[in-house]
Amino acid sequence: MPVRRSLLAAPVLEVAPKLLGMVLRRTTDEGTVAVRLTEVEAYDGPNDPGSHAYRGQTARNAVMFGPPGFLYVYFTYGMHFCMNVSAGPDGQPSAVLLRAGEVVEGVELARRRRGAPASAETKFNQTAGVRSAGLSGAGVRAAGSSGAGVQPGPAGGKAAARRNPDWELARGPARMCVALGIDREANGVDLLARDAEVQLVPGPGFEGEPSTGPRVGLREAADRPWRFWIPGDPTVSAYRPHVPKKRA
DNA sequence: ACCGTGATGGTCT
DNA sequence: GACCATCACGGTG
Repeated sequence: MPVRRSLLAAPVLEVAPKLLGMVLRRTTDEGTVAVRLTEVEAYDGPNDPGSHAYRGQTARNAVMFGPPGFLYVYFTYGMHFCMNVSAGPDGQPSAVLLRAGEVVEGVELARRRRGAPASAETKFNQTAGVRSAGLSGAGVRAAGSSGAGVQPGPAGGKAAARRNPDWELARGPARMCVALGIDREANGVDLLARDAEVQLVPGPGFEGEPSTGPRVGLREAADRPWRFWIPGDPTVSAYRPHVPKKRA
């Protein structure tokens, strides 16, 4: 059962901490992966220079301007996706960035999707001059699923698993998207629909009070403590201030 | 463990 | 043409 929409219609600073301990679940023909949310950030539209919606509605950020409970997925740094849950009443463009979580279902599928990033296999193929036609992602997937189900974890075995432990599968917004298989196609999905491919469900919650602090990597409004996380949870990502890029 | 940096393309000015 | 709600790697300690 998805959560009630009225729960997400509140002001985003109230909604964000309530998402901690809830579960985001995605089911496809590949299987199901579910993540218990451990770290989120609030983005408050017109009141928030750090929000994509601060300067008004565009094609990209349109989902934030709609009703609560929909998925806003955006593409950034030329290679990563991040996802938000729209919050607040219809017409108020606020959203909660989902920054990290603990994989609580479908760990094997999540491992396969996350693969073994640029480890021995990739390097070998590059140095050997093997033309890869999409081997970077698909090849890893195939390698993981081709066996008789005996081989666990990312391609590369124990060494790769050590560098890529399960608690890092969804530690960080782009990693969590990979673990769940979220990309631009999921933009605009209703997370509260009964038959939705991606669903937000209540989950186990957590004990105690959320920690708060400044949001990660923002240039604008870098001081607002609108990041919320479950204290002590190893899946919470590291804080990182904004770094200006070198100029040519 | 921590820090610096390259990769890579969509979006907005 | 600048900026990016990031990640993984390699170098250093």
